[in-house]
Amino acid sequence: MENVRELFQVMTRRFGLLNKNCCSIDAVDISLVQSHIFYEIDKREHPSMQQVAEVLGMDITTFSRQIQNLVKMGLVKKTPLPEDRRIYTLSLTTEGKFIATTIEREINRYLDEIFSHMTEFEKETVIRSIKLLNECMAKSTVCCKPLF
Amino acid sequence: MENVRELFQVMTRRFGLLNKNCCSIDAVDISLVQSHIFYEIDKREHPSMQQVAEVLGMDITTFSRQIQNLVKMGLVKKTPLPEDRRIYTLSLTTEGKFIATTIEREINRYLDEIFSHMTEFEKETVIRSIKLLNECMAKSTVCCKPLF
DNA sequence: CGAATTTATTTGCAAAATGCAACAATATAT
DNA sequence: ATATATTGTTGCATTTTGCAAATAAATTCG
Repeated sequence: MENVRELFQVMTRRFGLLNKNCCSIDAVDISLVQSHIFYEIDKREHPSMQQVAEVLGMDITTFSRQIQNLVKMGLVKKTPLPEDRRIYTLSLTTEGKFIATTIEREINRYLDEIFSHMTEFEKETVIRSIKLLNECMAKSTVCCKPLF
Repeated sequence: MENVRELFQVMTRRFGLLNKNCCSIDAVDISLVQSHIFYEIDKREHPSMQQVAEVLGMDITTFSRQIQNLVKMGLVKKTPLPEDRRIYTLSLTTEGKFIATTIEREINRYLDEIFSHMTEFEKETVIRSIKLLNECMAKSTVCCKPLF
C-alpha cells in the first residue's frame, strides 16, 4: 500500500504553493492567510469574527489584527450586528470582492491545467474522492476539530 | 460540477490542522514548519539545505535559521560535505528521528481513523486519486514549481 | 596560476505574524 | 442588580519572515 501520509503531505504542500502564488493581484499583495480569510468571508453570509477565526484555526487575537489590516486596506468591512452589538459581521468591499474573484479565477485556471492531464473519468473520480475524504474528515472525532 | 477549489481548500486546511495538532510530542514542541522540515530530512538521504528549502517552498534564509534552531534543540545534525564544503548535509539525530517517528505514527493513526469511515474500495480509490493528482500536479507547468 | 564569477549558506535588519494575559463592552442568568 | 459569560481588542514579548549584503568555498577563464 502507498505511503498515505506522504501523498497527503505532497498534495497539500503543492496546493499551498499554488494558493500562495495566486495571491499577488495587480498592485495589491495578499498574504496566504489573508487569501484564506477572503475566501471564507466571501463564501459565508456575513460571518462573525469568531466564526471565521475558528474555521481557519487561527487565534482570535491574530485574526482580529489581520482584519484590522484588511479594513485599513479597504478590502473588508466590519459591521456591528444590531441584535448583539458585541458581534461584528464581516463582508468584502467591492475591491475586496474583486480581489477574491481574481484569486478564485487564477486558482481555477491552475486547477484546470492540472486536470487537463487526466481523462474526464479520472477527473471525476478524483473530485469525488476528495469530496468523500472531506466528508469522512468531518465525521472524524480524533482530528481537525469540527470546522463545519 | 462540484466547486473544486472549495474541496481542495477544505481538505488542505483540515490536513494542515491535523498536522499541526500532531506536533506536540512529550515536552518537545514542534511547529508546523518544523514538522515539515523533519519529514523531508527523514525521507531523503542527507539532503542539502537548499534542497529541503526548495521542496518546502521556503526562503533559504528563513530555512537556515529554522535549521539553526533545530540544531540547537539537538534534533538535527548539519554535516559539511567533504567534496564540496559549501554544502551542508542534513540528518536527524536519534532524538530527532524519534520525534519524526512519533509524529508519523500520530498522523497515521488519524488517517486510519478517517479511512475507517470508508469501505476498503473507497479507500483505495481515494488513495489512488490523490496519487494521480500528485502526478498531474508534478506535470503541470503553470504552478507549484517542479518540487520533485 | 590567479582574478572574476558562481554557488551555498549565513547575518543584519526591519517588518509582519503569533499568542498569552489582561481589558472593555455587551449580553445573559440568578 | 449583581454576577457570569461572550465577543472582540490591546499590550507585550517572541517568533517568523524575507530582502540585501556578507562570507566562504568552488569553478571558470584569461
